[in-house]
Amino acid sequence: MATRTRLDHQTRQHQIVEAARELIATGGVDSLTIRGLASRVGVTEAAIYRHVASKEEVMLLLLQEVQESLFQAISRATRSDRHALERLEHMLQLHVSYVELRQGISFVVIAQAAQFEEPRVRSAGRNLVEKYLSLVSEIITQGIERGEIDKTVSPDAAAMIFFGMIQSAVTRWLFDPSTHPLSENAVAMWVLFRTSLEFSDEDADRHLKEEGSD
Amino acid sequence: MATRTRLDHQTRQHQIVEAARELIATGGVDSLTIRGLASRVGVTEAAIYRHVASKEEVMLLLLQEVQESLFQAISRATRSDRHALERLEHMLQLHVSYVELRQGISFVVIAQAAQFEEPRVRSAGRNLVEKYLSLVSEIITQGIERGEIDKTVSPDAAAMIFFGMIQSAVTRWLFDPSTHPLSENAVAMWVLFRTSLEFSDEDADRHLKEEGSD
DNA sequence: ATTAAGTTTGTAAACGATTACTAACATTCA
DNA sequence: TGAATGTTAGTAATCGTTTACAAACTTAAT
Repeated sequence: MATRTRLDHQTRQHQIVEAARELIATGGVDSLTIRGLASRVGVTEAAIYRHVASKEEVMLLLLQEVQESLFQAISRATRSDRHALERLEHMLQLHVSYVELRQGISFVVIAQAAQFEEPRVRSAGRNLVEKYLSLVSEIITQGIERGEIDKTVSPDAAAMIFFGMIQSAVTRWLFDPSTHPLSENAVAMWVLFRTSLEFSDEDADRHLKEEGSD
Repeated sequence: MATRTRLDHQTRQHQIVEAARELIATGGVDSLTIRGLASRVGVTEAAIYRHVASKEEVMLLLLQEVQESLFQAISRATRSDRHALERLEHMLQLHVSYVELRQGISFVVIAQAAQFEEPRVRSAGRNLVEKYLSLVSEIITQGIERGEIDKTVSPDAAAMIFFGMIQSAVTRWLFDPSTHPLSENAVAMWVLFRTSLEFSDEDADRHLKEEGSD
C-alpha cells in the first residue's frame, strides 16, 4: 500500500520540466535535448513522449513553470500594506535570490523565447515579461496614489527600468558570478534608482509629516 | 581590370559574418548553421571553411563585429565637449537606432555568449558588456567631476541601469516591435532616470548658474 | 478471489533529417 | 608553378520523433 513504485503522469511531466531546467542551467539552451531529458529523468527517449508531445511543449511548460515559481518567489513582497518603495526593494531582493537559486534560468528562457518563431512559445515569453511589468507598474501606481512616490513618475517607464536593472545584473552575473555578485549590484542600482521615485527635496518635508506614524 | 570576379579572403570572411548576422536576426541563434551561411553567401559549405576555422569562430567574429559596429554607432555621442547628460541621452538614442537597424542582434548574441561554455566566446561576450559599461561609467564620472551630475551617484551603478534600460526595451521590442517601439520606451525611461543623476532641487539653481553659456 | 480486458508507462530499435566538418579533386589567379 | 578558392561527395554524430511490442497497474465481471 505505502509502496509507490509508479509515478503518475503529472509527476513525471514535472520531473521532465525540472530536468529541462537543470539542463539549461548547466549548459545553456543548446543542452536541452530529448536525449538529455531522458538521460536525466532515467528513462528512454520514447518514454519522454508519453508525458510530453514535443520538445516545443517542454519549452512551453518550462516557461509556465518559470512564471509560476518566479511570481511565487516575489509574492511576499506584494503585500499592499507596506510602503511602495519598501515593497519594490523587497521584491528586488527576492527576485535576486530567485535568480541565484535557479541559476538565471528566467533570463535565459526569456531570451530564447524572444527568438522563437512559434507563436505559442513567443506569447508565453511575452506574457511572462508583461505580467511582471504590470505587477511592478501597479505597485508604483499605488505608491503614487498614496503619496509615497512622486506623481510625475511614469509607472510603466519605472517598471521597465526596474526590470532592466535585473536583466543588467543577471547578464553580468552569468558571465562572471564571482566578480559580479547579483545582490550587491542590484542594491547599488536600487539606491540610485529610488531617488528618481522619491519626492524632490522641497516636497520631502511635507510628505514626511503626512506619513508620520509607522 | 575593373572586373573583379574574385574576392579576397578578408572580404569573403566579412561576407560570412554578415550572413551570420542576418541569419540570427531573422530566425534566432538556432538558425545559424554552416549550411545557412553557405546558402546565403552563395557558395558550398566546404567553401565556408576556407575562410573560417569553425562555427565557433563565426560566433567569435560576429561578437567582434557587433562590438565594433556598436561602438562605432554610439561614438558620435562620446564627444567630451558636451554636457554629460546630453551625451548619455544622445548615446541612448544612437544605441536604440543601432538595435533597430540590426534587429536586436547585440542582445541576442550577448545572451547566447553568456550560455557558452567555450571560454573565448564567453570572454568576448563579457568583454563587450564590460567595455560598454566602462564607457557609460566614464561619461558619468566625468560629469560628476565637472559638476554636471550629482556626486553621490555611483558611476558603475548608473552605467548598469543605463545598460539595463536598453535590455529591457529590447526584450519587449523583440516580442512585439509594433506595440513596444524602442525609441518611445527608451525616452520614457531616460526622462525618469535622468532625475536620479541630476542635482536635487535645492542645488539646482547654483549649478545652473555655473554652466550658464551654451 | 480470479480472471479478463483496457489503460498507462515503459522499452528496443529504428526513422529520416540535419548537424559540423573533411578529404580529394578542380579551377583560377599571380 | 604554386597558392588561394572553389567543388563534389562524403564522414560520423546527433537531432527530434515514431513504430512495435512488453510489462505493469486498474477496473470490472464472473
